Amino acid sequence: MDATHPFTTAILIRKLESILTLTDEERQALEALPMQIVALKENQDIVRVGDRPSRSCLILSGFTCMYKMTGDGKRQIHNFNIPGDIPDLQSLHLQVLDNSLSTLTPCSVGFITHEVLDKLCERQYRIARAFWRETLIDGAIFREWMTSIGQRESYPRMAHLLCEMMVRLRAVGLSDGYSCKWPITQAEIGDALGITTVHVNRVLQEMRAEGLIDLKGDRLNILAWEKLMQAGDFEPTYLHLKHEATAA
Amino acid sequence: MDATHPFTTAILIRKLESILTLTDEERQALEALPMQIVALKENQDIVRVGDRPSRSCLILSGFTCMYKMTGDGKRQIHNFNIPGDIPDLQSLHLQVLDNSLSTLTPCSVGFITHEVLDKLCERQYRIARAFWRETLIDGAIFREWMTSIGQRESYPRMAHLLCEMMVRLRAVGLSDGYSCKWPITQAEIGDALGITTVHVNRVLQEMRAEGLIDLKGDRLNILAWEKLMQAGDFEPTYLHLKHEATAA
DNA sequence: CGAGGTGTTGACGATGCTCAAGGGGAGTGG
DNA sequence: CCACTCCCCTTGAGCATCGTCAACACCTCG
Repeated sequence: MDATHPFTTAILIRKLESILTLTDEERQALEALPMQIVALKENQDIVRVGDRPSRSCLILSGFTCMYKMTGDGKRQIHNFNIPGDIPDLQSLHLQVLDNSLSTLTPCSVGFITHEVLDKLCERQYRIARAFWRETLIDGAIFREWMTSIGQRESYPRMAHLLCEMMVRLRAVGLSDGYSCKWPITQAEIGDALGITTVHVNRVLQEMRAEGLIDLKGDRLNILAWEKLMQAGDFEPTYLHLKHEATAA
Repeated sequence: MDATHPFTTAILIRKLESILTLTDEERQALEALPMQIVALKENQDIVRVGDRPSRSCLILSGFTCMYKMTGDGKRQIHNFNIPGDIPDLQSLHLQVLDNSLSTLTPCSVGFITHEVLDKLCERQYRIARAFWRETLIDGAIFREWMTSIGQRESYPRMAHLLCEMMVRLRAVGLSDGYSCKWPITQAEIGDALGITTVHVNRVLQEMRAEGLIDLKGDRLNILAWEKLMQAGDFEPTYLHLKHEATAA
């Protein structure tokens, strides 16, 4: 179980190569990353607020989300994570977790110990830079979500989220044209956007009625990409992808 | 102008020591950081969306904020920055800025080139870790703000902000009991919390009426710290301060 | 076949927005 | 020194986006 899995690190390398350029040496070092691979069921916490984890979690397959509960029991989802992401990479340098990580679907994840990660970063500063950059992009995504929630009405807010997820999935090769898997429920969308399930439903109805999207089952199909981008005031710079081509 | 200023780096060291422990060697390296010191007027952009800066900006005195405009001209403020902060440290590893940085008051700032920073980080990985940690805490603050904006109503949202700023100012020694400078206008608070100026005003009135705060001129006085924390559902873990003592 | 999660729809209500007007203080210029 | 201006704060009235409550349809799975 605890071993090197070159084929599993492929998704990590693909993700990193969507945001920067790796040398052969770096690619080899990353391929050799030892991790413990675990299969998880849906709706299962991987780490929780207050934990002091000694390892971080690479998503190999499935979707997860980072979230936090308020004192009166409401949930804010901070990000949806897709294969290639390391959602709790922050815990490498922040001892106590200030948010939780949960699966949305059945997932396969690879746990990498902080010891291994930190040693690798120390020895190869360029790799530290790559991971650092990844956490900075997470930060940029948080800022953009904050902007959406704070300033955009529910319709553009929803459109923005759909655009972002599509671009990110495309960047790691998990889309088919402008179609992708969408295992996220309306309740989860609501907790991400700061609106109620009922309202999520109405907004989605409206988008469907206008022919922008086709969302049913666990499949999202964007029928009018340009229009949706415009509706969502979506501008992908903040994702800091290497090829803007991937975005457009 | 471009020289070493041990007395100016003191605020940076104080900030870093509020979130981690520095060795003598590290402290010396930081003290010797060469920077270009510049005095700025209020309401002046330091860097803007789309810029590709070759240096980052240490706040020596005054307040700044990071913000972003939406397509239809609304502004979301992502963070208020106080002395000791390096708001655009992210630009060290993200070439294109996805948000802007502006002064709120007259400021003294120190520009440190990315070349200097990056070389220092490469040579002393422990310092890289310190700066990395700092950017991770910024991320944690973004998440917390997102939670506030998405899930808390305007009254607790405001209370939360006041608590956070007080704790952060205390951590770098810029408070006097539960009293601190508050040069932030109601319009700026509104853009940070995602509510209108009018509503900010009403909420503040309410807090005054309940004897929680005394806010006038550019001075904030928290009269009932415990009550305000409770009202704001404020729990300072996410600031990752070394001494929780500083917070309580 | 029943149960539970998810999606859908309707009616009503409230938090917070819009529009509008006026007050106060600090800085500037005559 | 006073008038003027500009920015910030304040207050009122009406309104709308979105929340709450409630009910029901659909689907999967045991």
